[in-house]
Amino acid sequence: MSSQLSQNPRREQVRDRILDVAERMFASQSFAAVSVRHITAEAGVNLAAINYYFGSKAGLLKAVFLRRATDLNRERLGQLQAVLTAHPSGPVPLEGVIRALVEPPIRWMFDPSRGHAVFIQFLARCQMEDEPELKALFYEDVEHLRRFLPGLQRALPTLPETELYWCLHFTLGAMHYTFTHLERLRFISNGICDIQQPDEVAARLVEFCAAGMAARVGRI
Amino acid sequence: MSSQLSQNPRREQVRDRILDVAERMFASQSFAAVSVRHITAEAGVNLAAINYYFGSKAGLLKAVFLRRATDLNRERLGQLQAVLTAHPSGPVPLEGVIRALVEPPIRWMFDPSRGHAVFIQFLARCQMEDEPELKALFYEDVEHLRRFLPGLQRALPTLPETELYWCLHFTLGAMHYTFTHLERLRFISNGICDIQQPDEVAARLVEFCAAGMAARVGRI
DNA sequence: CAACGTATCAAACAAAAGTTTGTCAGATGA
DNA sequence: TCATCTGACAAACTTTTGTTTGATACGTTG
Repeated sequence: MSSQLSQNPRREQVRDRILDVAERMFASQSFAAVSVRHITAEAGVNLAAINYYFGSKAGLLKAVFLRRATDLNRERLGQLQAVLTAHPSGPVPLEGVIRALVEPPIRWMFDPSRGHAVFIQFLARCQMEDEPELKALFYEDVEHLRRFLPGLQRALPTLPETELYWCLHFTLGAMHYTFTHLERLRFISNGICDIQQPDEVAARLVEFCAAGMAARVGRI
Repeated sequence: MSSQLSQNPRREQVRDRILDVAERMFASQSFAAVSVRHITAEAGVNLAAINYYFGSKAGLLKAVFLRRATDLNRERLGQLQAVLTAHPSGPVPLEGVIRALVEPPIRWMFDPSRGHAVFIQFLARCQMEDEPELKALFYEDVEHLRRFLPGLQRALPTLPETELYWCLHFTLGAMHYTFTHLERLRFISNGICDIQQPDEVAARLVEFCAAGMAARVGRI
C-alpha cells in the first residue's frame, strides 16, 4: 500500500503511533505502572521497537514530553506578547497576563484533536514523576515561567517581586488542580458545576486568581 | 529484652515500622515504583511481613492512608466548628472558614514529628494513584469536604452554591500545589520566597483564596 | 547486480516483581 | 506438661519487568 513511500514517513508513522499510545497510558497511570509490553501491544508494534527508537523506556517518556511541550509554551508566550504589545506603555491588564498563562493549557484540555487533551493529563502526571531526565526538563521549564514576571510586574507595579512569585505559585496550583480534579468537582458538587465549557472554566479561574493577586496590593 | 511484653505491643511495633517506611516511600515515589522488597528491607523485617499483616501491597497502601487521614479530617472539622460556634448567628468570617480548611494540613506539612509532614506528601501523591480501594476512600472523603459548604455559605450568603464549589475547587488546588511544589517556588524565585514559616505560608494562601472568592460576589 | 544500511521480528536474557509455603521458636492457656 | 497459636524467617513459586540479540526482509545506493 505505502510501498513507494520513502523510509522516513513510514518511520515517523511507527514512532508517532508509539508516542500516541505512550502519551495516553502515561497520562492515566504512573511511569512505573506502565510496561513497555502494554505500550507495544496496544500500538501493534514489536516489543523491541521502543528500545530501537527511543533507546529506553525513560527515553520514550522524554520524547513524549518534548513532542508537544514547546508548542504549548510557544502558545502561552505568544499570547503574553500580544497582551504586552497591546499596552506598550503604562499598566497592563492583570487578567490578560493571567489569561496568557492559563488559557492555552485550558483550551488544550478540552481539545481532543491531536492528543492535546491527553497531553495535558500527561503533563500533570509528569510533575510527580522522578525520572532524572524529566526533572531536568522541568527545571528548564521554570525559565519559561519566569518570563511571566515582567508582565505581572507591569500589571501590579506596587507589589514586591516576592509577592508576585507567591501569586504565580497559587495560580499554577489552581490551574494544575483543574487539570487533574475537574471530574471530582463535578462529583462533589452533585453535578451542578458545569465543567464542559472551556471558556467558562478559564474565565472563572482567571477571575479567581486575578482577585487573589490584586488583594495583596492593599496589604503590603 | 521485651520478653515480658504481651504479643500485642510487639505486633503493633512491627506494623508501625512497616507503615512508617511505606509512608515515606510512597510519599516520594509512585505506588508501582516502590517494591515490597524495598520496604521490608528498609524496615528490617521479613519479606513476607507485608502480606502477613496487610494481606497485600495494596492493603498496605490503604492502611497507610487510614492511619492518619481521620486525624487530619478531625482537626479540620474541629477548627471549622470552632469558627461557626464563635459566630452563632449572622455572617461568619470568610478567612476563618478557609483557615479551617487549609491550616491544619499546612501545619502538618511543617511538622516533622509523628510523620505528619511525610503523610501530607503521601496524601498529595495518593491523589494520582488509581488503586481502586484508595479511590473509593477518596470518594468517601468528598463527604468531608462538603461539610465546608454551609460555612462558606454563611460567609458569602449571596453567592450561589455553584460558585462556592468552584471557589472550593480552586482553593484546594492552590493548597495541594503548595504541598507538592513549594520547593519549586523557592527555586523559581531564586530563593527570595521564604517557604520555611508555616504561618506565613498559610496566611498568604488564605488571603489569596479569600480574595478570589469574595471577588465573585460583585459579579453574580 | 551487488553491497549496504534500516526496520521489523521472534526469541532469549537476567533481573525484579508480588505472593505463597513450610518450618521453627516462643508465648499462651488449659 | 502438653497442646495450641502466633510471628518471623528462608526459600521457592509464578509472572512480569526492561533490554539485548541475531535473523530476515526490504529499500537505497554503489
